[in-house]
Amino acid sequence: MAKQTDKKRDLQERLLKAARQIISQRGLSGLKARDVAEAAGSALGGLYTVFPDLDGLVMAVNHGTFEDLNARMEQASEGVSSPEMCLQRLTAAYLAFARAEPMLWRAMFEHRLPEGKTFPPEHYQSLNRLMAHIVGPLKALQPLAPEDALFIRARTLFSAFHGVISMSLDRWFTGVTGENLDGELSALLRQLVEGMRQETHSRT
Amino acid sequence: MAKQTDKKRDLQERLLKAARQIISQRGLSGLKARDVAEAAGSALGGLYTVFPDLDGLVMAVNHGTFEDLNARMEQASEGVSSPEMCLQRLTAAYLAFARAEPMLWRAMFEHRLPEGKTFPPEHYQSLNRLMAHIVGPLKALQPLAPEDALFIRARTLFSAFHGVISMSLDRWFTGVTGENLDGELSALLRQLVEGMRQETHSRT
DNA sequence: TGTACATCAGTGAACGCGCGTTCACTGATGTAC
DNA sequence: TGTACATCAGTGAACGCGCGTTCACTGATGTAC
Repeated sequence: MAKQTDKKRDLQERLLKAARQIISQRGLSGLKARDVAEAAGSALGGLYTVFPDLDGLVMAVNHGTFEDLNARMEQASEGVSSPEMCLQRLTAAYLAFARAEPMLWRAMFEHRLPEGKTFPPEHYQSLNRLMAHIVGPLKALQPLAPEDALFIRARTLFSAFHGVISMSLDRWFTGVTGENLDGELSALLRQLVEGMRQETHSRT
Repeated sequence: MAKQTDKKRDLQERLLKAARQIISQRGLSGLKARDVAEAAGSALGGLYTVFPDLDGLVMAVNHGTFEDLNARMEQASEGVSSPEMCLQRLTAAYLAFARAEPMLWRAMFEHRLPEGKTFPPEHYQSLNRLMAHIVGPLKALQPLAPEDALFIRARTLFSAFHGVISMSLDRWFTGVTGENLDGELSALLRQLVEGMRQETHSRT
C-alpha cells in the first residue's frame, strides 16, 4: 500500500518538475501533455492518473512558483526596519525573481482558468501572504489610514509595480531597456513614499 | 478597375468591422476565421485575399482600437492647464476606455506576434502619440528633468497605471472591487505628483 | 515460504475536435475589336 | 452597341496538423491461504 502511494507521489513529483522545466524554457503555451509525460519518463495517460487534467498540473506548477516568490519576498524584507527601504527591497526582490524566472513568473499571470472554475484556496492564501509583506511598511508610512484601505492599497501598489516590470520585460516600448528598469522602479517608489509622507504630515 | 478596388476595400471594411465586433464580445481568443468571414458576409477564403492571415486582421483591429484610445486621450487632456489635473484626466479617460471596451482593450495587450515578426511602424507611431500626452504634464511637474528621462518616465507611469487597471479588471484580487479602482488610481497619482513636486523643490 | 488470484497503477494507440490555410474552380467585371 | 475572350476577386470543400483526453489492456504489486 505504502509502496503504491510512494510511486504515485514520485510520478506526481516527476511530472511537476518536468512541467516546471518546460514552462521555464518554452513558456506556458509551450507546455504539451506529451512533452511533460516524456520528460517525466511516464506514458501520456499517466499524467491523468495524478492530475485531473493539464490545467491541474499548470496550477500545481504556478502554486509552487508562488511559494518560491513568497520565500524571496520574505527573505528580502526581514530585518529591514525602514518602511521605505523595506518596500525598495521588496520591489528589487520581485524584479530579480521576474528576471531570474521570466517564463515561470509570466505563467502565473497568463494562466486563465476555464469559465466557471475558480482557483483553489491555497492560491488566495499565497496571494494574501504576498500582500501582507507590503501592508506592513505601508502601515508605518500611513499610520492614520484604516486597515482595509491599506489592504486595498497594497494590491494597488503591487499591480502598479507589476505592470511596470511586466511591460518592460515584454519589451512593450522601444527605447526602454532593461537597464532603466531598476532605476525607474526605485524612482517611482521614492516619489510615492514621499507623497505618502506629505499626505500624512499635512493631515496632522 | 475602380469598381474592383472599391469592392476590395468594402470587403476589407466588413471583415474589420466583423472582427472588431467579435473580439469585443468574445475576446481575442474567441476570434475564428470562419466566424469573421460569415459575419462579414464573405466566404472563408475571402479573408485571405484582403489580409495576409488572421494575425494581419487582428493587427488591423488593434491598430483601430489604438487610434480610438488616442482620440479619447487627446480629448481628455485638451484645454487642461494644470499638469496634475491633466494626468488625472488622462488616467480617468484610460480607465473609462478600458471599462467601455474591455475585450478590445485587452486584445491590444494580449496579442503576441509570432516569433520573428515585428509590429508595423504605425503601431509605434500610435504608441508614441499616446505617450506624448503624458510627457507634456510631466515636463511641467519636473522642469529640471532631461527630455529622455521624461520619455522613459512617461512609459513607466503608463505601465504602472495600466497594471493597476489591468489586474483590477481581471479580478486578480478578491476583495478589490471596481468601485475602489477610481479612487485608488486617483490617490496613487496624487501621491506621485506630490512626490515629484517635493523632489523638484528640494533640488532648487 | 510458496502458489493462485485480485487489484490497480500505468500504458500508449486511437479518438475527436478545432481551426488556420490552401487551391482548383466559377462567375462577375473589364478589355478588344 | 454587341460579341468573344481574358482577368481576377471571391468561393468553400478539403487538407493537415496539433493536441487534450480516453480506455481497453497489461504487468507489477498486494492479499489470502
